[in-house]
Amino acid sequence: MPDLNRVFAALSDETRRAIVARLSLGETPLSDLAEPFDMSLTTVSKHVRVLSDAGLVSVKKRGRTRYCHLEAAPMKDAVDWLDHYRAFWEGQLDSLARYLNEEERT
Amino acid sequence: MPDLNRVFAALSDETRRAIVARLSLGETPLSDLAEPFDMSLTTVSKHVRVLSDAGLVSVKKRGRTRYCHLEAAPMKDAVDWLDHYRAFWEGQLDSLARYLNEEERT
DNA sequence: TTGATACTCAACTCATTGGTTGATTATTCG
DNA sequence: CGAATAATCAACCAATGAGTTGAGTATCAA
Repeated sequence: MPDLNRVFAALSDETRRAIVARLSLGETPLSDLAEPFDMSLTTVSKHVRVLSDAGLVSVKKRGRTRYCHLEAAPMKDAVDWLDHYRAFWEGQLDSLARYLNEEERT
Repeated sequence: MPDLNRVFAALSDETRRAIVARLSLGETPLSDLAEPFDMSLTTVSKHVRVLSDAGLVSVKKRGRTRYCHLEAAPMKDAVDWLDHYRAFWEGQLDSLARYLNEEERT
């Protein structure tokens, strides 16, 4: 249950979403990941830890380098949750509900 | 600033996801929303504000009652973002990428 | 008008988050 | 060996988040 919390929280930061996007291009050393950002390696390392705590990233050490991998599976859980409301944002159910509510009120 | 940050952050809390679920059943007064939770009305009101700042909930006052509505549209943006990684969690691309990376290394 | 209901606002905790720096540990390279 | 590279750890800071209480406002109902 708090898994979803961590996944959504992990994705609620621009930097972390950029990291995910970058990792979708393939395995990346932490230092390469950090390079485009205007922040310290330590900070990027913390962001990666947040992602890895959420299960979105895995890290393997080879030599002195930590290689980061995207593990997108937990995103499926997020989409599964969101999909319950798909009908609402697609515009049918909410207008129906509103119609019913209006009727009820009059 | 970016809406996605607020949407993901809003959904990263169990209480707020429960509020969204409840609102999918229809318009609900704030006090009814608060009732099932073991927390003060003020706190629930704050959660609703977080949701409404993210565009996920709208509130209309009629008399002394605030009626809350689900506005799921912003969830579409979240799903659209997540969908970029669908291929990864569906298991094709990541294994391909791993294979290519392994090849490259040898 | 008086009192209950449905809230909001302000002020305050306490924990977490995003960021820093400085020191330390591994590892590779010359 | 010694120096550079990759990364972590520890300590700290400022801002935010989730929660509280107490007081105030608006509305309805008797």
